[in-house]
Amino acid sequence: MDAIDHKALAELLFPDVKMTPEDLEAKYPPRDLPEGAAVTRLAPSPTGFIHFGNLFPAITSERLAHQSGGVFYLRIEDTDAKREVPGAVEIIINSLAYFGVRFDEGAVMDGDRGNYGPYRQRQRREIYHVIAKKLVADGLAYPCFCTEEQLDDIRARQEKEKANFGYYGEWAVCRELSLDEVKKKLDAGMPYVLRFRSNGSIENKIKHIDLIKGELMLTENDIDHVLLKSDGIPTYHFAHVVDDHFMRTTHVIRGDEWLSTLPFHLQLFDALNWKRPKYLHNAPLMKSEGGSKRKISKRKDREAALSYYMEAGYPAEAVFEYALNTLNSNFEQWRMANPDSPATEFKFSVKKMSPSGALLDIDKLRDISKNVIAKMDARTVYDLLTEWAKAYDPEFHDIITKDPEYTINILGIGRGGKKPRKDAAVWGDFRDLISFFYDPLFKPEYEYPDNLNKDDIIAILSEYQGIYDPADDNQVWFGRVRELAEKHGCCPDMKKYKEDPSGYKGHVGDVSMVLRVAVCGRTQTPDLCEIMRIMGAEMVHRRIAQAIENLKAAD
RNA sequence: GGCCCGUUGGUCAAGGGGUUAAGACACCGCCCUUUCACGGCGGAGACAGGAGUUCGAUUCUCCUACGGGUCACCA
Repeated sequence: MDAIDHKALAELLFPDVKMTPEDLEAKYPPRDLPEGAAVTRLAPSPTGFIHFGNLFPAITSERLAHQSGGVFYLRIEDTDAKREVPGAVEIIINSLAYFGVRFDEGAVMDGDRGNYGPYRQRQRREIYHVIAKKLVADGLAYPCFCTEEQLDDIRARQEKEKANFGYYGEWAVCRELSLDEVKKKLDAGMPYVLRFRSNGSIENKIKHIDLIKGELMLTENDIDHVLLKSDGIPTYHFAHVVDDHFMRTTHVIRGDEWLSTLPFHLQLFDALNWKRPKYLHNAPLMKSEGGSKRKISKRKDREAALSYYMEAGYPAEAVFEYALNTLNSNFEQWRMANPDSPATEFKFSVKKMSPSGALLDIDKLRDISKNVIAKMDARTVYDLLTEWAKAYDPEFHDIITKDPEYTINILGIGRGGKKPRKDAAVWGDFRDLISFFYDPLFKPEYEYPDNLNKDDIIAILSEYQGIYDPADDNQVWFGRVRELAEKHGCCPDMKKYKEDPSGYKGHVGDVSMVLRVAVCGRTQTPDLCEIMRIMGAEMVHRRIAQAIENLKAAD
C-alpha cells in the first residue's frame, strides 16, 4: 500500500491557509496568571433559551476562576447556524448578569473583549483550518465524501450485523482514498467533511480522573469523528479542543452528557501534543415526577427556563445561593455561621461537588429566598420589588410607587431585629401580602370570630372609632383593646381566659381579630397596631365604617 | 442493543472499614403568642438488593435491579 502524500493532501484541501500552528501559539501565548489561577469559560450555543441547569456549571466556572484570581470568559458556540436565534447572545449575557454571573472576557454586548478572541466560533474559521491542515499533513485527518445516504446505509448494515455504530475501521470507506481520487472528487465539486483518523481501539480502556466524577474507566475512541463540517465550520468536538487550547482554558466545566465523547477529546489533545485541561463533568438537574426522577425538560417544565425565576420574582441573590448550596452542600453551614457575609466569600470547593444529579427543590429555594429577603432593609426591598413589578406586574407597580414613603413603611413592618418576618419568598408574593394597604387592591373578606354575635361586633367597632388614637404606642394601643374587650364581655387576659373561660364571651384576641378583619379584611396580618399607624387614622376610620356598613347590610 | 455514569430519610446531603449514621428543607407535635409569620424544644424518617473480602462492611470488589447519559455534518 502506497503511503499517501499527506502534505500534498493538506495543500490540496487548504491552499489558502498560510498560518502555522506555531503562529497561533505565538498569537495566543500562555496567560500571565499567578500559580493556581483557573481559566474557565461558559460556552453556550445561542439558541435563545437558557436552561436553569446552565446556571450550575456557570456558577461553578465563575467561582473557580474568580476565587483563584483567574479568568472567566464567555465563548459563543455558534457553529450550528440552524439553531441560532437572533438576540440570543444578549439574552444570555443579561440573564446571567442578573443572577450574579459576570464575565471578565469574551463575547460581550458590543463585540468582544480580551486578547484570546474572537470569542464567537464562526469568526474563528481560519484558526480551525490552520489546525485542520496540520492534522491532515500529519496523516491524522482525511476528507470524507460520503453522502447522507451512504452513511445511512452504513448504519443500516451495522444494525443488521449487530456491529457498533459509527464511521470506523473497515466501515470508514474514505479513509484510504488516494490523492488522485480526492482530487477527482474535489474537481467534480463533491462536498466533503474532514474526519479524524482514529488509531484507537475499543479493546483499550483508558483511565481518566474527572474532578467531579473521580476515576473513570473509559473506552478508547475508534470512531473517525467529523472535525469540519462540509461548510468548513468545525463540530463541537474540534472547536472545543482548539478553542480551549488557544484560549488557555485550565478547567472545562460541562454537563456529563459529554462524558461519552471525552475519549475523543482527550485523543485530539494528545494528537496535537497539547496539554489536556482538567475536566469537571456535572450531572443534570432533575425533577421529581410520579415518584421517579427525570431530567428537567425545556419543553415540559416551566421551571427549566432561567427566565421563569425572573418572572416569579426570586431575588437573584437567592437563586445564586440556592445554586451554590446545591453545588456545595456545606454552603448552608457556612451561611449559618456567616449570616451577613456576601455569598462570594464562601470558599467554593470542587471536592464537595456531587457526582450524581440533584433534584430541583423549590421548597428549599423558597426557604433560602425568604431568608435572603428577610435580611434586606425596607428600602432595598422597595427598590427590588418595584423593579420587578415594573416588568411583570405593572398595575401593582403603579399602585405601590404612587407614595414611595408609604410603601417603604409597609415593607418595613416586622423587618430588622433578631427575628425578622419571613413571609415572602418571591417578589410576586408581595401583592397579596400587602394588598389591603391600598384601596384599589382592597378586597375584604369579613370573617369574624364566631363566638361574638353581630351586635357585639358592631358595638365593638363603633366604640373603637371613638377611642382609636394614632399617637398611641403599642402598649397603650393594646391597653385600649383590653379595656374594650372587658367592656364587651371578653377576658382581657389570655392566660386567665385559658385557665377558666367561663363567664366570658371570648377573649382579647377575639376583639383584636374583629379590628383586624374590619381594617384589613383578612384574618392573618402582621402587627395590627403598626398596620394602623402606617395606614393613618383616616383610613382606619374609613375601613371600620365600611365594615360596620357591611355588617348592617348583611341582613 | 453497545459503552459510560450514578444510587445514604420525601428532598439536598455529611461520613469512606468499627459512628447512638451529622445538618438543612419539607412534614408532625408542643411552647411562645391578640391572628399570621418568626423563634424555641421535640418527633417520625435512610445506607437499593444479593454475593464476596474482612474479626467487622453504609464505606472495598463483583453481580442484579433501578435511574441517567450517549451512540449526528446538534451542541
